[in-house]
Amino acid sequence: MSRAEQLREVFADCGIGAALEVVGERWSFLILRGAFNGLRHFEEFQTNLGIARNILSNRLGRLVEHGILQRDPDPADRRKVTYRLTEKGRDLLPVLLSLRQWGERWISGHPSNPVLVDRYTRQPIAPMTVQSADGRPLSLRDMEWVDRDELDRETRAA
Amino acid sequence: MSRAEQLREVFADCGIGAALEVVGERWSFLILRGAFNGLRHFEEFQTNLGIARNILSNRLGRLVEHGILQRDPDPADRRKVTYRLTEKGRDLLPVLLSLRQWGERWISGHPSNPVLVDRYTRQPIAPMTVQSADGRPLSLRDMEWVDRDELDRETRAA
DNA sequence: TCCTTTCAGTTGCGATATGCAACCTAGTAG
DNA sequence: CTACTAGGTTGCATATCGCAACTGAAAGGA
Repeated sequence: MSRAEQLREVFADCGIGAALEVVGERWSFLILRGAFNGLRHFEEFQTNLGIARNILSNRLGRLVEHGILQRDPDPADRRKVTYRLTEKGRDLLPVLLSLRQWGERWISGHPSNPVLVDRYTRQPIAPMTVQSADGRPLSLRDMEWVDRDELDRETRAA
Repeated sequence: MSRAEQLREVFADCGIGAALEVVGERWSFLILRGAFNGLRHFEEFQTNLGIARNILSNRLGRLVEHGILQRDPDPADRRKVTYRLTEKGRDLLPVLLSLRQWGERWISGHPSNPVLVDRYTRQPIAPMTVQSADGRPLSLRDMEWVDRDELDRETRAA
């Protein structure tokens, strides 16, 4: 197996690697953040993020290719194009929020604006945490990495 | 406030941008994944990830600079250097897991190996979800972005 | 002691990716 | 008909990346 093939294997077999192939480029997360916050048009992304136009064009194209955004021409004004999140894109919210909360806690040091709240109670959402199958919060001390086949064997043994 | 003004406000200050400055480069997440899985030494990272040595050197240095990894010479073998996660680094686990679960669901299509389990129940951890302050799972329909000052005003009014 | 191997990098160089400004085309507004 | 807008594309300079080769200090073995 060539080195390039090995490398591809690393990316392919790990969910993180697979995800990063699609959303791991420099501006992708910021574009997605924009989309979650209501940006829809090319010029909106460009002026709000300050990203170069060719890069923005490329990134939007990639995100559309990968089914994270969908691209629709505006029937009312045929110059305009609307980019909106698909379900696959919306499902990245936990990633964005985890990253945001970490940045708030460890880098910027204060909560960002705007705040994401429960629409009905008006309470800000909870911090993202790792939980057990039955919903208890877990810290790293409570967890362990186990080989999948090993775990299968344990399960069958029990 | 106009829509354009709202949007500008949205991006003035956000934890995601801050976080990406530190961990947004190409290999950073995969190096952290390795660290969470027990990789500790330069050669381990290099052979396991297939990353170029100069890039690895640069990324490790950056992560150490930002206090995400700590670098300790091994007293028993003075050639060796140990890299381990700090608390700041360990606190990135929700980000890594969200990303991994998304990649498993939408890209690779199957769970990655190894699996992170509750040490005592041997159950795999739950999917990362966005929850309300009192622990109910929330979907995007149940949430709303609110300006912080606006929310303060609401709260005082109530 | 001398020779070999290991570990953690660094260096040189070509290939990619990124950023900037200018330009382009279709469509809209007056 | 002219001006302007939305959404790009093109050319070119710079920055980052990936690979292979090299370095230097520290074991390990005969």
